[in-house]
Amino acid sequence: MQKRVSLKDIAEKVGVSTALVSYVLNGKEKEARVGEAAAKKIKKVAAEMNYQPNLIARGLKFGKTHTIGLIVADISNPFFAMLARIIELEAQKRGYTVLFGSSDEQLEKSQNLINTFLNRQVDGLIITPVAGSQSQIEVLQDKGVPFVLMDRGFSETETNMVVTDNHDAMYNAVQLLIRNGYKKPGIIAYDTTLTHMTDRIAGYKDALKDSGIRFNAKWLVKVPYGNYKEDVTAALDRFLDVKGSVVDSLVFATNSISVQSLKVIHARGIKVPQDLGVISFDESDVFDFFYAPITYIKQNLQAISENAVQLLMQSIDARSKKYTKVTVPSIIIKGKSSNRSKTSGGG
Amino acid sequence: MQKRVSLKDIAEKVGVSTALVSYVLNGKEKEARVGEAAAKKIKKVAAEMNYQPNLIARGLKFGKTHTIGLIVADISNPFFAMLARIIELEAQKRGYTVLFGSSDEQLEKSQNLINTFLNRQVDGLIITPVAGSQSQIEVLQDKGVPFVLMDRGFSETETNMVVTDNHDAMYNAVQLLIRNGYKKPGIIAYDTTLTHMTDRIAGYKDALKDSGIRFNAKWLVKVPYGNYKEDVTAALDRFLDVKGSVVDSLVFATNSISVQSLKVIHARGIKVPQDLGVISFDESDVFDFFYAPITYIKQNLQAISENAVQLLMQSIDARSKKYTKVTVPSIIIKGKSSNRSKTSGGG
DNA sequence: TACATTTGCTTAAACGTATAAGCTTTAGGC
DNA sequence: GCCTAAAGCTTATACGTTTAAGCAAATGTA
Repeated sequence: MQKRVSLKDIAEKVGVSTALVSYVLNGKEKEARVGEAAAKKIKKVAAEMNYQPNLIARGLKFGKTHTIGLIVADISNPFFAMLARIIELEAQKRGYTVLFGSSDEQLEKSQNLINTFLNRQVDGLIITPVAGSQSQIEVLQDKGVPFVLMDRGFSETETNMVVTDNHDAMYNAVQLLIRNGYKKPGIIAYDTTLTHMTDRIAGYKDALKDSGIRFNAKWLVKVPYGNYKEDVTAALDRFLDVKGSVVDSLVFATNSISVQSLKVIHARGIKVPQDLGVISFDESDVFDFFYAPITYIKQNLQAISENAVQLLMQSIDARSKKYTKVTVPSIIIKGKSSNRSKTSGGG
Repeated sequence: MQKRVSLKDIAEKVGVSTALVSYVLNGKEKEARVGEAAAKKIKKVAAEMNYQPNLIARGLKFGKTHTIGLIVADISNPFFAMLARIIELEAQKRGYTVLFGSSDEQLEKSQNLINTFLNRQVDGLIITPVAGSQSQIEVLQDKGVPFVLMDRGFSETETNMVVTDNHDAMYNAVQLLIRNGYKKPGIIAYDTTLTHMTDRIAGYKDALKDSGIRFNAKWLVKVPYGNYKEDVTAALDRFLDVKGSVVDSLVFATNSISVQSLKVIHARGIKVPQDLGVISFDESDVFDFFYAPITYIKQNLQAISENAVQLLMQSIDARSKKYTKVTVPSIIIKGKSSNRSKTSGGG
């Protein structure tokens, strides 16, 4: 790699000190009382030599790198890919660059990424925490590292956090099923204590309660993330195998669960929405191809990303110990999978 | 943020100079003839204080940041998301961290990202170049910046490059259609001079030629990326509207074109593979839900990513002006969309 | 003329790290 | 006891940047 031109190179060429060059190129000519002639020449030479400041050196000097670390749980999930894209954009708008990593829902990778990013002196972190990473996050709090949790959090620990209103979203979805005549709505979720899941499950239960439907433990299946495809398949078979199914409708707590479930439903020839009502949390391209377009909860990715970056910037600037939780509303996109009666406009 | 502990902090606590601390923590005790007692104490204190080296300072010192910049064309495309994930993993294995950006197929964003990354002193770049970015890439060559183009390149400029064998892949796909009895295979591709497209189109044409089928200009549609959904829809309507369609089978040159096309085909009620044979370049989750599982060309993402990182590392280390082109083979996953006769095992 | 002020620049120090070179102190040889 | 060598440490310098402080010359004031 060609040697980059430094202040020193310019200084030598013009015949002044590096200090003068720095003053001029930072627009501090007046404060530093730089002569007009010198300023002009410095600017000219800098432009000719195509000077670009070394941000690493600046970072060292100021203890601020204008870099943020983004750790998503799984970049191959379009949900996180979209978030990553928007966050990178929002960060760039504010003069920040994104160091990127995918924890793949693994504790160890998460810790590695946090360490790496901190050693690289990121100014802050945006993290979708993985199950069991609470202690990792608490270390960050102790160190006073600015960070924002995104998409999910921990119920016991207060942190900066930007999440969808998961309870509300799920509550509305289940209520919709019930309004449309389903009496036994089930749910397939991940088995984790992270708030996005617990909130969704709570929303599910509250919707039942407020509709006067007594919750049946068989309606709720929690699958571990590690082996979810097999487990989701097994769960569905238990739900639906027998005549007189356990449930008459299902909400899938994430898009990955949805896609896997729909594959099984498709393969088993189960009729949606007649034999089974369906609503998904998050969307997927596949929904359009299901014979009954899938009703789904659409999170506001733009708002989540913007708020996460915004909050992180505040946290970086303010250095306060106050934590803010931002809850972003979502909407339900009504397909045909959640309504048996074709006449009703209820979705 | 709490002040991080530096060599100086350890030195003061132990009562030695920073130099000694540096020697010890870098395992240079022997070369530097550090006393046993001092070494032991330094190690102990460093551990106690949880010393982590400041990689920014190291970067400045060595002119090497162990950071690479990754610029993908569109992170919201699962194809690139998967690549990003693997590249991040491979880079990490080699002690590198990834600065990440999505150019969203925009020239200006691409240039911005390149500039930002260079100013941040990345050691090298992995880029999926966007249309028209040739001059941006040539500037990198002039500057001697190590980089690797991935997924696509420029036919006129020789660079480091890791791509699928696009010609071969498309050639085989079209030959498969022809072997399965299709006489008029069409193709929908993006309108660009980037090699991934030109190679695929060339492969398509060569497959026709070698099968004794005369290419018909109406069979090839190139849509601009900017407005592809509408244009793909329009193209399909032209292909299929009339009785006695222009084509009897189609190859889609990317997964985005595929998904959009399948939506239209689905909506129009066109029968695949009877009325229309279909093969896609790249895969998508949606393929499983199409009533006839889609035959597709599966690129070897792992190999592409590994080679890209590998080649970049070589380029960073070697500093030579030689350029290497790596071509990665792909395979065809045979679904039911490319074969009318259900008895044949030909896929 | 003498002094104060302004102008226009340079020097020095700092961020955290690495390392060549130099300086003491101790040990060894005679 | 003297010199050499080795051992064990420190000092100095550098990476590229920023900025306070300082210095010399020019200008202004009385």
